[in-house]
Amino acid sequence: MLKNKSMYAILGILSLAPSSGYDIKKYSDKVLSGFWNENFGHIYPTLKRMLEDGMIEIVSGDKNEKKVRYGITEKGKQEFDAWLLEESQQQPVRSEFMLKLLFSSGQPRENVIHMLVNYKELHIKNKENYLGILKDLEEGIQEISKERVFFHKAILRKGILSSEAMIRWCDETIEELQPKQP
Amino acid sequence: MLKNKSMYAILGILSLAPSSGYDIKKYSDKVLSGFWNENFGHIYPTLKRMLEDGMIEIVSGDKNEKKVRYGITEKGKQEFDAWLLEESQQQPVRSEFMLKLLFSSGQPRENVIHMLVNYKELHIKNKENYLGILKDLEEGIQEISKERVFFHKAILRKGILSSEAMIRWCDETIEELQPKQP
DNA sequence: CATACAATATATCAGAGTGATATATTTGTC
DNA sequence: GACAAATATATCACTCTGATATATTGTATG
Repeated sequence: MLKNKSMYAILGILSLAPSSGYDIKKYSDKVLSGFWNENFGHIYPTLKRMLEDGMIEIVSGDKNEKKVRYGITEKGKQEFDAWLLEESQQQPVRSEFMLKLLFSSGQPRENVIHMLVNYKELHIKNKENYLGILKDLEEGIQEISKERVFFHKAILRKGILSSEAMIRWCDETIEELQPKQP
Repeated sequence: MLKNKSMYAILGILSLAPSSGYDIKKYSDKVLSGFWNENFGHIYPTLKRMLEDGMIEIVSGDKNEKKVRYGITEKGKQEFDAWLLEESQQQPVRSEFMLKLLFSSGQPRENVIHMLVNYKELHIKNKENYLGILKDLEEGIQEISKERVFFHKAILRKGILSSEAMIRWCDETIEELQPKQP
């Protein structure tokens, strides 16, 4: 059996509500973004294979509904639950920014500072984004079950703490690079 | 031109010292680990292509040296420096742990707590690892130029701050999940 | 009402990256 | 001298990414 991680993301999303490939992409961009990403080039072939394997089935809500929506099957639910209990594997990391920084000892200081300022701004935006979603969650704008709100909030809190750590690190590092004003 | 990021990592490593494919892997596991990863399945084909493109050349330190070592060429240096000035692209993220957590609302609490305890331990180990390398750097055990030490330390500091944030988040989240003792 | 533009929806492909595996040599060490 | 561990190179199936093509539906604006 192939260990296609996209399959589990898709099963998770379909366990909430039957969706089209496009819906899956939207959910992944909106809710999972920050710790997971999916793209069409992977979603559609995976859906096709999952259908063949009996993990999902085509459901039609309305009679005259045209778009294809997929729902999770009993087999799919079992597969998903088994995965939830597995030990998570560490995903490989690749930060182009960090790689550049390590090899920047020959660069002019202002270039390096510029890099760090950009990076800081990125994390400020990320943090604001997380705070916005958190606010929506707390005001109950999203239609989401109460049990799930706790986990949503936990994930957002992780993003916020992480962004704050990065902003602090940027400040520290920029400070050290700045020529001292006497 | 293909945008193979491994090429830049390899160029960076070769700009420090001529190395074999195996040396590149070792350096990447030891120094870059935490923000970058390389594997043989990518290193060897990339080296082959870089040789064809004139980015690197075969150098022989000793006369009777058997293993093939590659050095960076002038063209390779130019390519590398141009890359350093480019805006860094964001790499896609995939955290299986976070994905599981989001969909864990139906799981028993103790399972979720167990997941978080494991995750916390992972980050404690990461932090200790970074602190160890930092100590070595400060004691000057590593043979590394003074200009480069600053960047090495900055990267380690980032890892440490990041780990600390994750440890704090695990503690917070476990605390909230723990049944209150009156 | 037309027309233009954005959002919805599905699909494919080249190429980047991963992880596992095979294999052979050299170097230490008991 | 035997055996294990480290060094070294290579290949392959599979996963994942990013770009692109294409057609339809919804909606806003003159």
